Amino acid sequence: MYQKVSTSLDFAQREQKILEFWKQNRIFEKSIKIREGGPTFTFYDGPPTANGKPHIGHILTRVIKDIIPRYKTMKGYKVLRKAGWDTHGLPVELEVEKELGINGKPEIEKYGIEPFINRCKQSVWKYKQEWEKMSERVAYWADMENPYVTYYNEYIESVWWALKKIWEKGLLYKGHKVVPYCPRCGTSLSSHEVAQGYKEVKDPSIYVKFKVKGQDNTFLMAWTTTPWTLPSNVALTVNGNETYVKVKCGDEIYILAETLAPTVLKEEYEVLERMKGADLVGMEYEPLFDFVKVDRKAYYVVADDFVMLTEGTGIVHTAPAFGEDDAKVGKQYNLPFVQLVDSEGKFVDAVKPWKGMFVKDADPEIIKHLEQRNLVYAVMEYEHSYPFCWRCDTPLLYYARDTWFIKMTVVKEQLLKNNRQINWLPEHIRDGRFGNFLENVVDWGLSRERYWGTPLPIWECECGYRHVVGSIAELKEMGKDVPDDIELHKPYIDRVFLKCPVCGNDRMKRVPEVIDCWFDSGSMPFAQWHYPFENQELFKENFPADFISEAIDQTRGWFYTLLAISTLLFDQPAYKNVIVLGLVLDKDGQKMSKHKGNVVDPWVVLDRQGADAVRWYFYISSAPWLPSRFSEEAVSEAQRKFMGTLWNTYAFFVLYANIDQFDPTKYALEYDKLSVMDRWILSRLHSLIAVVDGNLSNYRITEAARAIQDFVDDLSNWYVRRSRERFWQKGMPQDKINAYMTLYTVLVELAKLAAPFVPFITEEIYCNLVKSVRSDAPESVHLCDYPQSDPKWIDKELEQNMDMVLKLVSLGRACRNAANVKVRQPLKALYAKLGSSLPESFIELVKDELNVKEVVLTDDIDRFTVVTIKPQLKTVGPKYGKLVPKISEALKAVDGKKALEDFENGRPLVLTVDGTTVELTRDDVLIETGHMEGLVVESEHDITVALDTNLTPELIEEGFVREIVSKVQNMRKEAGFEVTDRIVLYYRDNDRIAGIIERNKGAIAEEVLAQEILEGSAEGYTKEWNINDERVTFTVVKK
RNA sequence: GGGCUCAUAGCUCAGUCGGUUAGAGCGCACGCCUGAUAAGCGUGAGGUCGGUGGUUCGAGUCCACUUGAGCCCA
Repeated sequence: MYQKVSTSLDFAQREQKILEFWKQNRIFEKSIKIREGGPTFTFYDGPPTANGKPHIGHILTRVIKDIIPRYKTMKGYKVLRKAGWDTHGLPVELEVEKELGINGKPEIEKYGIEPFINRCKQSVWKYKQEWEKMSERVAYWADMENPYVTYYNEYIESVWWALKKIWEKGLLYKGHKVVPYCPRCGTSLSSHEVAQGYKEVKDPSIYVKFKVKGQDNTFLMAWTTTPWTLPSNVALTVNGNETYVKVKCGDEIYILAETLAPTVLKEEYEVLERMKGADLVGMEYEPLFDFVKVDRKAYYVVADDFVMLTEGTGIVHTAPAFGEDDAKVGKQYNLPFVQLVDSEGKFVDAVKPWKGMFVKDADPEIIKHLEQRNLVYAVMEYEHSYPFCWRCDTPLLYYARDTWFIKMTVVKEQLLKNNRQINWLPEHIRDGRFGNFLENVVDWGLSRERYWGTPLPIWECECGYRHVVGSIAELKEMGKDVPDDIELHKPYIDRVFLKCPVCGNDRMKRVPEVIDCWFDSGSMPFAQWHYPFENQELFKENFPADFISEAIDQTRGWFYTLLAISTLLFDQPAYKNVIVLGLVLDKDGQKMSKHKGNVVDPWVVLDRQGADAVRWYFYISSAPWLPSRFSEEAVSEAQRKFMGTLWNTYAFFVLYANIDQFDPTKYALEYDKLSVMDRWILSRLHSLIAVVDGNLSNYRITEAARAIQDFVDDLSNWYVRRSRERFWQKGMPQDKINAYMTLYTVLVELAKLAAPFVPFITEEIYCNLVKSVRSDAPESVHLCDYPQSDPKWIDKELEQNMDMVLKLVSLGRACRNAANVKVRQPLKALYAKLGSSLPESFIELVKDELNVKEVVLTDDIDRFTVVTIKPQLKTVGPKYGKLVPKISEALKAVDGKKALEDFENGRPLVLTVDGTTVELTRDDVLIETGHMEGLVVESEHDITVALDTNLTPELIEEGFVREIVSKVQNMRKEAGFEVTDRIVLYYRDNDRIAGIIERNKGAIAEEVLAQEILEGSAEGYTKEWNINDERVTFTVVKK
């Protein structure tokens, strides 16, 4: 029949076999194939970079990504899942530089670009296997055999197509961008690199006096920590909303922010005038230097909100070539662009006194020079953190470089509009972090002065004409001698010269830059299919994505670039639903990092607890967008709690089904024949299916997982526990069939329901329970249809009644605990007040579970309770407002039982509180019952139970019988007998026990499968017991 | 410095529309059960719901401020 099920909790080992099964039978491929013709559900896989090892956070990403497509597949959708690799970019170059032991652009050029990019190409795959192994192990199902790779020609060609489209819309332009720049390495640095190199340093900071034109002895006071940018000054910026003052200080008059004047000015001063920053705008001043002649209006006051009054003077020296804020204001006011520093960080010739000098070294000279001209108010040291090149320790310069931009500012409204169509989980990202980012969108600095990336397909002619190439065909058409197998990378592509369609010159040259690799990954919706050159239908069918998911750090990364590019090209979002994942922290809530040594190796848990356990942990622990604290213990707990329980239940079924050779195909579930327990668990099952399905379809994974876990707990610890005896009945009566069929049905449906969450354990359960008896069933649980909730099976009233049973049982146990009477001792009666009725069949359950002879439902609570009356705040609150606390107080003095009687007879309760007459009806009060003396009473909300603990000789004897049976059963187990073995039982050394056994021989013999029960002893398993203070010796002998 | 998020039992987390006694799991203590057994169940102790102020008859829940933590950006 079924394969024997080991009760061992070594799931990891069993998972290996399932992996093998999937691989050999190509289950993943089949899961897509069988949905051919079904509706399309599109998932985009954000490409990981394969030149770093996967860590535990990536497992979270993978398991969240995996569950939704699995679910949708079982719901009948065709879900293509192309894996991808992000392969371009600076990190790859840096990795190769490290391998080669070289440093910086000049050394790369010396090494040779061609061999260099070849090394890059290899380096990208360094951890590919590691990634594939991890993905496979956690059952991340994606097409890894035909992944998209961002460095392949086809991919790049699609990216070129996109860039050309953007160019044709007039949205691609060349401008300046202020970037952190290392003058020694000759390269700009990414923000990530900059963040690595901050150091606390002391820089000179000076208050500089800018002489106001046409006003004697009047100066605008500005503050700067980079004196070397002063020669490039073109304006001063104030905050238009702040208050500024003109003050007299000695012989001179200064203008600065009012609140900062006391800190800046050392001497006494007199305020001459007060004005808003806005009033200063347009005021002209004399430039500090005359190294350049500007071609536009300059040297006047402008205003912008970035100016803050936390330090300095409220007047900011502005040099558009050397600061992002400066550049922004420069653009806004059309200020001239003065750049007096060359690419090595040295002053250009025009700056005669300091030409050729490294700018930072020139700082003291500049200060001295200005001091001599009496243009410095004060010099100080300023301690701050300043970025240095992480490679060579040179201070970085914020420095404007030629950069190609995409005019994102032009499409801002579309971005916002498209963003509103996206369902963000959690919701706040949409208007919060992401929405804010879009509100402040800036043009996309697209170009990188590097080597390993998609080449920017712009060719320039000496005549000034620029051409953007959008395909390989176009390249071949316009270029001469383009090799047939041209690789779209530096340096090959730079050898291609185009013929200029304007002037006929055939030396059009490509610009040297490559593009931001984020543009690559944002292009994946079409580039993964080599659209529009191939797969036009496929693309249209799979755009936009229904679902994507990545970690929160992708807000400005992939989430943005996908939306940006799809907005530019198609004016719609690239994805409809997105789950934003939180960070995975260590168990103390610390970020995992190499130097802290707290990085969890995914393989430790995958090998020990297994993939299902890790998956379940991530689903159940908390909402995926909250940062989660990961620890091995937490995974073990998830494993024990959920998988252990499910597995035990399944093992229980198989154990008995095998004994009985139970074949579910020979029977049917017939509702009319089922017991209350069966109907209940089936109702619970169908309610559960509705909850899980509803939650998953709304991407509420945690809620769905928690519902499943609760169900499994109910199944094991109530349904199975209560039903155990039904499986031990002789033969195959209807009640046993019902029990088998019910548990079988529940387990099979549960396996399907949980399959997207824990694909291994559910596969194993499914295969053993279904495939072994039905040869025509789908060969894998993952090829099944997702269960559907059938309202026919749902009986809410039944579920409520069972909830009541569970509450009564829990209260009854509490009573027993309080009275210190164990469950094996039968008791006479339990009195219960429910406030509602409970059908007899449910009462039977309570009786049996609590081992009491009768359960008496009674509203006649007088017998064992006191009644207190409290106000129903919902109704009394609005009516009497502030009087409520006093009404509560007054009600304490009311005789509850009498009030109840009055309510019965339709009389309201009338009180006088603070001189006001308060009239309360039955609906205005809550009636609670308190303890009574004599019986053991427990209550919870409006349910009260009282347990009668008085014992009669009959009850005591019955308790002894149960004890004896229990001890003998224990001995059978300890002696290693099979469940079905027959025995002979011997007893000796206790007359009282002997009497009890003699009087109850039949019942005991039946329970413990004894052929005979004899006084005395024999060769066999013998043990002495203390039963309720009676010493007795038993021997069991197998027959 | 700006933006966003979070803060509830020793730990990990629920907490619906503002409503009466704020829940669960783990851990701890005590007990129970035992033909699922290297499991399972129950009970108990454990809470200033980060703090202050406000709105309200009533605030864990709404508002303002504040403290701390995390993330993103500068």
